[in-house]
Amino acid sequence: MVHISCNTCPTDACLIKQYCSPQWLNIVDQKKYQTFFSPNLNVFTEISPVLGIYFIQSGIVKILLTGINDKKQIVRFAQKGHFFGHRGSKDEIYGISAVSMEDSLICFLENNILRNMFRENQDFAIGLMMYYSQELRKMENRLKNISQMNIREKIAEALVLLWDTFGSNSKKEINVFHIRDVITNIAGTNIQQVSRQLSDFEIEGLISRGGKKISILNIARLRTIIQKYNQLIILENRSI
Amino acid sequence: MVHISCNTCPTDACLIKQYCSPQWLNIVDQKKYQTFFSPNLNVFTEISPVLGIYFIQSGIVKILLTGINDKKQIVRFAQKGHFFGHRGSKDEIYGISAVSMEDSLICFLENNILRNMFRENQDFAIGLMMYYSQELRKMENRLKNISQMNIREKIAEALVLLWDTFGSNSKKEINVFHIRDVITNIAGTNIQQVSRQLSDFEIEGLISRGGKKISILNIARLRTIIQKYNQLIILENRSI
DNA sequence: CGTGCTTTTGAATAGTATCAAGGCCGGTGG
DNA sequence: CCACCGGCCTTGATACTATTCAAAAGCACG
Repeated sequence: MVHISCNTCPTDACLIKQYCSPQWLNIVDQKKYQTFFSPNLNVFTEISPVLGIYFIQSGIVKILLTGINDKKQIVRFAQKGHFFGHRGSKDEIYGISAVSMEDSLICFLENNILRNMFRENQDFAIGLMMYYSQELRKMENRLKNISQMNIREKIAEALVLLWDTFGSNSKKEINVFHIRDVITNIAGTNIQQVSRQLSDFEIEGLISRGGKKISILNIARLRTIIQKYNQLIILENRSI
Repeated sequence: MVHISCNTCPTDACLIKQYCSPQWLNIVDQKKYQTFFSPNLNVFTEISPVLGIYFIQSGIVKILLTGINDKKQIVRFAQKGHFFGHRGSKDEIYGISAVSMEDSLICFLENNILRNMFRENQDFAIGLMMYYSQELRKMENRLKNISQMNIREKIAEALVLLWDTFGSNSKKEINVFHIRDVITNIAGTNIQQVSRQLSDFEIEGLISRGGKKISILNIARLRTIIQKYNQLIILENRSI
């Protein structure tokens, strides 16, 4: 059984580490379930207790919803320090699931412990609130994008998202299993369109395809394709 | 200048009323900005302080993002007791705006007051966290729907959403200004398609069109059109 | 009863999905 | 070592769906 203690855990982005008292870190250590997932395992059906929150020590997890005819929609990737799976006080969810994309160490806490944590570590509750509020904002923007982009742009956005999630400085190749299916489920289209569009992007010199792998050659130009959809409005900082 | 005190405010759904101490209700009363909006006014550019949170005493507000060529995407409606406009600690937003749909009384609180409220009213922070987490879940589902539904289904969903937001028991007519544009911006299509689809729905006896107004004749059958996209999975309530 | 705006409808066009065939690649076993 | 097999990938042809353009009809207001 794996167990990385919160005290020695190197995942500084974790809100629990950031905002909870040392005593509470110890409590979390005792109460959390920590499970290792090799790639392509369903997180939600793997850890037994279901009423609580999941957070990631290391690795990457895709959060997806299943629609008609088993068609998947990937809504986001969660990684180091991110939270997912919290479903409020009700026992209901919309067919959501979480699947590991690489070797991942996932922590889980039950709701009743979480509730006490909130009370005694207010900054943690605030931090988590901010986290959800920011995720909500991102999701709203993504809703707009999925609704307004054409296929070319949706696939460009999928590639950028994959690059930002799985890319590394050292190599251009994106190391994701069945990457065309993943792109399909991010962009909300079918695999043939993905294939066609990748072909176009290769001709344009933005990517290259070696066997089943995809390498990003020009991330900057991919970003410009979708730039106009993601322009931030920077507000002046006025007080009162 | 309108001012409804939190103590006498009848909006019980408001998390502030629900979870904050009597002392804090008084502080909020003094510090909140409360503004009346007649229909079709932009809330975000009307209240002067911009770093904080908005919540609704009465009325309905549409939350929308503006895309290319000024194309709008309505992401949700906020009403009595709902929160919106919170943008975390950064001064950045993605072109989001809020527009009143009917006579609305909107309250606003600055971030620094909010922060202190969180610390001294933990249940409020927790409640707001739950609120955002649930909104996030809804938005993820809507992302899937927008991505996978065809036009007919998207427009049915828009009608159901409008009915649930603006409908009343007493009359079948949905009283929304420029309702075809609103449907267009919810469903993410164009007004001609909306017109065609409304025409079909009228032939099928689901709605009727009197002048520019739309009445819902058979909300149940409209719901069945989109039912398969919104099926809840009810989980067994297991402990540990 | 115009005038200007919104709505509806038709027709043409563009965009996307589906179907089907062939190609490529890695693995396996003769 | 090579032939074959199965799974994935690519591409073309076709069907379908959605968007755009344009014109006519309807409605509200003076």
